Amino acid sequence: MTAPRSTRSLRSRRAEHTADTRRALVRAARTLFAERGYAATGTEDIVAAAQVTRGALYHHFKDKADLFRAVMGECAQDMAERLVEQETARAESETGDAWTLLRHGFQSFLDACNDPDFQRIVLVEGPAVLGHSAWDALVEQHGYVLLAEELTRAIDEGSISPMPVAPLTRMLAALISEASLYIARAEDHETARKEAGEVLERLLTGLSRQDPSRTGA
Amino acid sequence: MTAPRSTRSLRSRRAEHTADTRRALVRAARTLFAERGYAATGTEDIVAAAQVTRGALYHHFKDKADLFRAVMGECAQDMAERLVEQETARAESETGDAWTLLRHGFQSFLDACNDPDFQRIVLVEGPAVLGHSAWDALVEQHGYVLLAEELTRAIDEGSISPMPVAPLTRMLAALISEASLYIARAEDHETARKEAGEVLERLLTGLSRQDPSRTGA
DNA sequence: TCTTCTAACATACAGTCTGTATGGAACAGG
DNA sequence: CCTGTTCCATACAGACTGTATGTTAGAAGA
Repeated sequence: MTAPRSTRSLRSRRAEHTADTRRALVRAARTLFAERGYAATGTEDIVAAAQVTRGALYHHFKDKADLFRAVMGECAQDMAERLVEQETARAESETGDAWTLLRHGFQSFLDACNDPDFQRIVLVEGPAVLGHSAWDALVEQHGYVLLAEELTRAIDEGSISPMPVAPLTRMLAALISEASLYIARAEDHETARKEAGEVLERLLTGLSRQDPSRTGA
Repeated sequence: MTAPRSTRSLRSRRAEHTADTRRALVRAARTLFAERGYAATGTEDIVAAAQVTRGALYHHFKDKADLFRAVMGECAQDMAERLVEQETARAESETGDAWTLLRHGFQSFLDACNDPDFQRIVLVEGPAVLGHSAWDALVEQHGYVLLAEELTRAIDEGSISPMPVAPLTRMLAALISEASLYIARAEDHETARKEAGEVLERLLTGLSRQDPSRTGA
């Protein structure tokens, strides 16, 4: 993996170049997959955008689906980093009980999902292209772990009632994903965001242990 | 549409035959799409299973995606009919307050979604193959209307708190869809069903107006 | 430095698939 | 009986994917 031992700079030059072409392929594919979809994007389009030839593509990736897997992994990674970043920022700045923090966390999770690349590649094309097992493995790795441990902690802290974390994780992720798609596809994003947030808020109160009834407007 | 006017029986014979081939195509495509997926199913495979040639396929359908649309429409139709059937049966047999009926309705909705054809074709492949606008149109037509009016009625009756029905419909549908996928993909379907049902139950209590706290176990 | 070997591509090719165009057969209508 | 249309089969053209082959540049050893 990180095994370049001898002739540091020279090898680095070469390795850097190959890494560049690989990145160029992933970047080009990501753009095209996001705007045209997987099936409608030819490998020729991708390599043209990356300014290489198809030979480079099939040297770095097993096949087209393998390239897609790399692209989706990158999208999921970006999303995960964004979420972690948001969460740490919120944990520092905001004050309040655990339950409120959790609710706010879900709301900003919803905002983070409002990303065209993520929606199209991860949520829409991903399951169909990779199949559920490969898709689930990727999402498990990048996204579910964060959400799952967050939920486990919330249960341990008593913010939400004890319940099976595995289905809860999937179902909440699906809930927020669908909400983000609803917002993105709506004509009026503003009101759609507000309405979806309201529904999300209501549904989340069902998880609450102490059931804080109506908290705010 | 229903315009056969003259020479009833003869025309009927011919029309019946053409309708047969069309049905054969849809049935074959449905089976193959469900088990292999859209991209992995060639038109040759479909017409072979239907015992016709590709000419018949492209006579009845504009292209492969058009055939898929018909298949998905049939799946959605079946699901809708099953739901209506279940609901009427439940409305007659079961007794209880509106809130309990609604909750039981969602649970049997969850069971109804446990169908391989429906899951693969409508939930997984549909969005990627048809695109969100065409997919949404189909689901709107067959499924959302039922759920939406059910929810509207529940709000009017006071079973659940007032909230925007459009996002609520989508989000609940996504919730239950994901739950059904989770159950289907689990090794132990029994416990997965129980756990998902429990989580669903909890989330739904957030919608309740009078907030019946802990109702059951 | 010279040789050699291999990674990193480019190019050419074969197979497959989709959609269309053409042809024909059966049936309805005048 | 004749004509037109529906319904479908066959043949063909284009596109696309994956692979096999060729080529070059850099790394490694002597």
